[in-house]
Amino acid sequence: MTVAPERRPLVFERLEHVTDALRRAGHRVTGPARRVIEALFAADGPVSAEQIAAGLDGRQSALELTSVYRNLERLEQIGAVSHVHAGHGPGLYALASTRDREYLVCDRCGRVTSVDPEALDPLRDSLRDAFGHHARFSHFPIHGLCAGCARAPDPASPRADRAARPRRPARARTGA
Amino acid sequence: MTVAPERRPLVFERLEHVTDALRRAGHRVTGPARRVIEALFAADGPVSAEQIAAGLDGRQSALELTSVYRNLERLEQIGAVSHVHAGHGPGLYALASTRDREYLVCDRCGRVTSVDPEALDPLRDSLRDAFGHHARFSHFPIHGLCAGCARAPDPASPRADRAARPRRPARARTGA
DNA sequence: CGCCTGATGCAAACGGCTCGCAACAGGGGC
DNA sequence: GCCCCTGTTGCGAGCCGTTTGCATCAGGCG
Repeated sequence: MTVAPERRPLVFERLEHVTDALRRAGHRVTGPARRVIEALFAADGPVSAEQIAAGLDGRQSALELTSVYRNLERLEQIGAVSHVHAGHGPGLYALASTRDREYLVCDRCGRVTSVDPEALDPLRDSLRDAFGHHARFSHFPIHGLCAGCARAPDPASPRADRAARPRRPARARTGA
Repeated sequence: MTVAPERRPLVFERLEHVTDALRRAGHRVTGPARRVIEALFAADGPVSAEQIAAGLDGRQSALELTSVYRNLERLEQIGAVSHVHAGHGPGLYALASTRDREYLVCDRCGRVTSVDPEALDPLRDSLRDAFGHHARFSHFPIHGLCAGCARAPDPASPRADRAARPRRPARARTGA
């Protein structure tokens, strides 16, 4: 199941744009900071802090987990990064795009489908009209069952919880 | 801000129905098990395992937290209980109703609004049509901003994360 | 009413994340 | 180009919510 790499208009298209923004915000561009940014550019979808710290499975050099979190937080503050909580697992981080993708998570198989936020606007509008609630599915996604799992009969364990907590966090798949 | 107690048609309307179901499923009805069930009947909304273990702020006798979790899991297995993850805090447990309430969470002020699942059916339908995804907002709610917070200007810290992690978990408020 | 087996209590571990603190190193100022 | 100030790092410890291991205890069937 290969997945088309998801390339949306990013807030910062190149590494130097991010480092410039960091400096403009009064931050320093250190080795670890740069490596976190590199990892995010190298990743083919949202990744966990641990994956970044581990150097994306050896593709990059390893870093301190603490430092990764601190850098991700800084990058998030300047709007270069955003993260999503896909179920119980760790938060997944990605370079921020001009309008962040939103996500559908299958509680059975753990699949994460990324969708164009515009596609959810009608839905958002009706929620706002009905409840005054301004919904955002980029940080906490929409859970439920994907088409395949909804079709399948009940599995042995109906506890969706477990399935949604894969050992290695699921990589987001580009969707509709 | 007092809240109308939320009483929906429960899967098991009385304590004995739950204990019967437990026995039918081959479980024993022990002291702690009974006290967890009592606490759920006594609670006026979804509560955390810790609140149950603490005896609902003294209204009940205290229990081992581990035991509370184990009982909640069993009760969930037999369909007597369900839980919701309202943001980063602990899971909140309640007696299962014939059709579980669904939730809207404000990422700024932490407010949890419970809504009638039927009110979200149109939304669910359009999601199913567009993505084949069968959405469920009873376990992982809809996040975003409540009417009040959406109206208010950006606060000092735009990090919604923090606000949504109140020290004491927010009690669900009965909504629309 | 006794025995078997499932439930409990307690302690320890776990995953995800945060914090404290001394040592280190960007990069503005000279 | 160098120095010093201050933000950042590395490492350890800690936190919160939850799970697990294990010896002991007690429901409830026979």
